Amino acid sequence: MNRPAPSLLQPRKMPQQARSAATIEAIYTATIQVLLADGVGRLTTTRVAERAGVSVGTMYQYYPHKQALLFAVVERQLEAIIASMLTAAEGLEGSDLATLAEGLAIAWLDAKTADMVASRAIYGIAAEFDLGEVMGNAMKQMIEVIGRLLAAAPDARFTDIGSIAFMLATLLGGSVRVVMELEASQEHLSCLRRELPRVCQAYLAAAT
Amino acid sequence: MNRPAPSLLQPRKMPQQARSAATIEAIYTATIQVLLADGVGRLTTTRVAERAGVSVGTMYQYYPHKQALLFAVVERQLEAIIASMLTAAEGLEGSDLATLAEGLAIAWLDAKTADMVASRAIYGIAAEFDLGEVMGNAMKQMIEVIGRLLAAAPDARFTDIGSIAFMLATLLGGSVRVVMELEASQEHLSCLRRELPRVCQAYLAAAT
DNA sequence: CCAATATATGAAGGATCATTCAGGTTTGGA
DNA sequence: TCCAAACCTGAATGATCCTTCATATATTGG
Repeated sequence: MNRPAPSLLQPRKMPQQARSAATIEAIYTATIQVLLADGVGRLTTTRVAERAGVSVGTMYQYYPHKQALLFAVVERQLEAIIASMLTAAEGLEGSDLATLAEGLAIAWLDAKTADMVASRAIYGIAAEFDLGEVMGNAMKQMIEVIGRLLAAAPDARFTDIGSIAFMLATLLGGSVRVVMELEASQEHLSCLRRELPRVCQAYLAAAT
Repeated sequence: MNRPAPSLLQPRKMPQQARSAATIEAIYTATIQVLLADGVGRLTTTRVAERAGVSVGTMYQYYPHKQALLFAVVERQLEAIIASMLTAAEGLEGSDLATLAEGLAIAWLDAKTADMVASRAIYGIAAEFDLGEVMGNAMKQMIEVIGRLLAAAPDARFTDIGSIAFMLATLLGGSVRVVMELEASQEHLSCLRRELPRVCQAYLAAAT
């Protein structure tokens, strides 16, 4: 990671033929596989290329440097998660607090576990390189969505919606992260799935 | 990080004179500083040594390799946190659920923010190298402590104490982590400090 | 079928780093 | 005072790794 000039995190060129699209896809998959098998610290451009079945040079045709590759992977995953949360939010608009709490928790768990492999991989990248901003953005979007839902709930009478939305987002994000990172055992996950909605419900019900 | 033979994570030799103790301390401090300033990815043995005001060779007198250094830092921090949680638990033994919930949340926040600098640094290490086990252990201890407290609460009537203790530990660990990692703004921290106890109280009150 | 364009290759360059070791300096006790 | 043990130094070593580029192959429109 020879400290390249910053920025320029976008793919270097857009694929125009079918095979290059396939190559990009292969690189994406390989990146995640390597990430999970070896961790960020041992993710090398060569290893990814090898696993993807292409040469290193090919990778550099699409990504100006390693960071860009990792960044792209993260971005793609975050977008997927946010998108699915937005759809879930649509279906929850106007629901009462209890429904909202459960709906949000379940939607979040579903979104995260849908591609748990990628999600776990991303947690690894976040530390390694400056993802604070990207993750912070995602968080901010989440808070906004939750805030809107809360405001639209018929039985809501909060003095400080912002704090509550922030707290909900934090709870969701944090708990899932801890469980997925430590040991994504089926047992723990199902416990989360059972208890997390109750936590949210209890919190919303108790919050003035 | 040339993949050294595993294990041997303990300091290579014990200090016998005063100056070596000072050296070790300097190395510890320097490690955390570098961790925060540059991130795990850019933490090099030379950089740490330089910042500590010693030579690289000196570092290797006490730690067989870089991993050992990082491991020691993590271990020290985790021990401090667990210790302060144990003391807090002593004072909470036999309390009712509401007191328990608040006490645990506050104790956790205090322990984490007491040396926030180190805590944040450690989150960075965790991903980079195989800390799943160490962190998992700490988590297990937390769950046990919480479980004991819950069992001793006079107004507790839970069917599954294990799940609830697990959930509480997850909530505490996750939420603090998210806030500290994303942006440890004073505003967010004080929001956490205000809301996290309420979350725990509400959850415990609602759980059967 | 033939350019022109897109895509792929992988050896080599150049940097960075973890780790060692041969030889210094300091300390504490006899 | 003197020496053995403790402690420190930092250039050198050997790996690893990111990135480039000259060259080769594939695709497509004309």
